[in-house]
Amino acid sequence: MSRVPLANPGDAFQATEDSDRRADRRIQRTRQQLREALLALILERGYETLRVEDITERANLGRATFYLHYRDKEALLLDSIRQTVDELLAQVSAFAPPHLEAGSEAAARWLQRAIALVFEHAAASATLYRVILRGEGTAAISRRIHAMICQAVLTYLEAHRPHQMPALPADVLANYFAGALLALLTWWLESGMPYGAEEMAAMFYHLFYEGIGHLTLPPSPTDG
Amino acid sequence: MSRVPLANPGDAFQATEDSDRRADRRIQRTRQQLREALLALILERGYETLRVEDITERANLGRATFYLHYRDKEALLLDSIRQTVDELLAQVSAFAPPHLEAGSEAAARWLQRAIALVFEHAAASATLYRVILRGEGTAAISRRIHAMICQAVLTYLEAHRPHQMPALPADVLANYFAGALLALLTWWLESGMPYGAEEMAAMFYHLFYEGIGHLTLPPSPTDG
DNA sequence: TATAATTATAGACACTTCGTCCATAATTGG
DNA sequence: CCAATTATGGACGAAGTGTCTATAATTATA
Repeated sequence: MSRVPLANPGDAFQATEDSDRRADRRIQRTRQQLREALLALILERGYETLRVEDITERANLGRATFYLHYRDKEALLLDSIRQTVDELLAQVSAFAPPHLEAGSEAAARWLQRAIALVFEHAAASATLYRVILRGEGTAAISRRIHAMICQAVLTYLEAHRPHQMPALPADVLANYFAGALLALLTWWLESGMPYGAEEMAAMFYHLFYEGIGHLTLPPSPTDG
Repeated sequence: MSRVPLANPGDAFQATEDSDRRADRRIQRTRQQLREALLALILERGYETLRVEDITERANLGRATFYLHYRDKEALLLDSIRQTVDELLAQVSAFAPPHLEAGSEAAARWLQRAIALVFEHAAASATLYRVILRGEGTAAISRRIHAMICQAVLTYLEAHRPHQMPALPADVLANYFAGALLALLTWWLESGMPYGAEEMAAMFYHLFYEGIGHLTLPPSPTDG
């Protein structure tokens, strides 16, 4: 009996240290085939009714092989997600500015660019994003993504706006932001990305910063 | 063999015509016990790992009895949801104004009141709302709720703003609105409703109409 | 290339949950 | 009180899960 370490022993979204040290090509091939099969099947038939055998069949693998790598299909899904999320986090946090004046033009431009990064990354990994945002798999997954965005907003607020928030709790703002962003992202992917990532970021940014008040008031010719 | 009609034969959220004709008290008692048991257990242990026997056990019923009323636990959940959703829809649509001037003050006040209604209704059925908004059960459920809100927004827009929307597709606006609203609703319920329903509606309405631009720009003393 | 180690595989296994069926008991509306 | 309906516990096969074993195939490396 050889010992193949399971991919997700503990919690989700934990970086696995041995992910680079896996020398054997069979392992990498097998796991990637499983991941691809899972994502494809989820988009085709949904997550819930998928059997382990469906996945291994699509991946051209024996069913027993599955359990050499993952405890169950949820572990496989979490592994797939972790990969992509780690990627995005690295990309965005590498984009963090050393110091920006609170509420400055530069900060605003940076924020809009950061949002565009999210849309761009989603486009690049559209399949996985659709799976996540559809809420397939454990309900906890999309909740965790939402929480991550909230946390990012709260951190941003603390860094860029130290003091009073007039009659608007930070939690409310963070959840509003995260909910709206994820909803736009979801719609965008599900409807075939009919606009560019930059466009989407601009629309979201505009809605978030300006609202729609001046759009609905009829005697307001100040907007194009 | 007696024939007890299943509660959700077809799609979800369909009004069951026989719901009033059910004379037998045993049926009403049984179904309500099942619904209550399900919701309580979901909040305690989550939906996915729940067995039918767990539900009937909590409801003090035999397992076979369950299948006299519902096909599976999803049908039971959908039935619970349908009840509450029907209630809300009736409440909100009864609140629809016969005619309002587009972009008028009256229309704005009506909209804010309609949003408050949603928060109030969520508070009254907090348990069920938490279950729905957590995304427990089929992923399709929360997606459908989101879609319902989007549709309502689109209908509202069509009625109240017939022509051009400058550089902002209606779909984008509707999804932004629905996502943000559901996120706020979720946070509000999960954190123990720390503000009043009217307050929440006001905050949401303000964010949606005014955005936060004037909150973050430092040299802007025009807001309190 | 040869070899030892590792991984993939098929099949069998016990186990759990599901949904159905039956005979019988209990409750209901009339 | 009675006929009709519903609830119950038990048994059943079907389906899926996760584990295990013996064997085959592949890999890394000497």
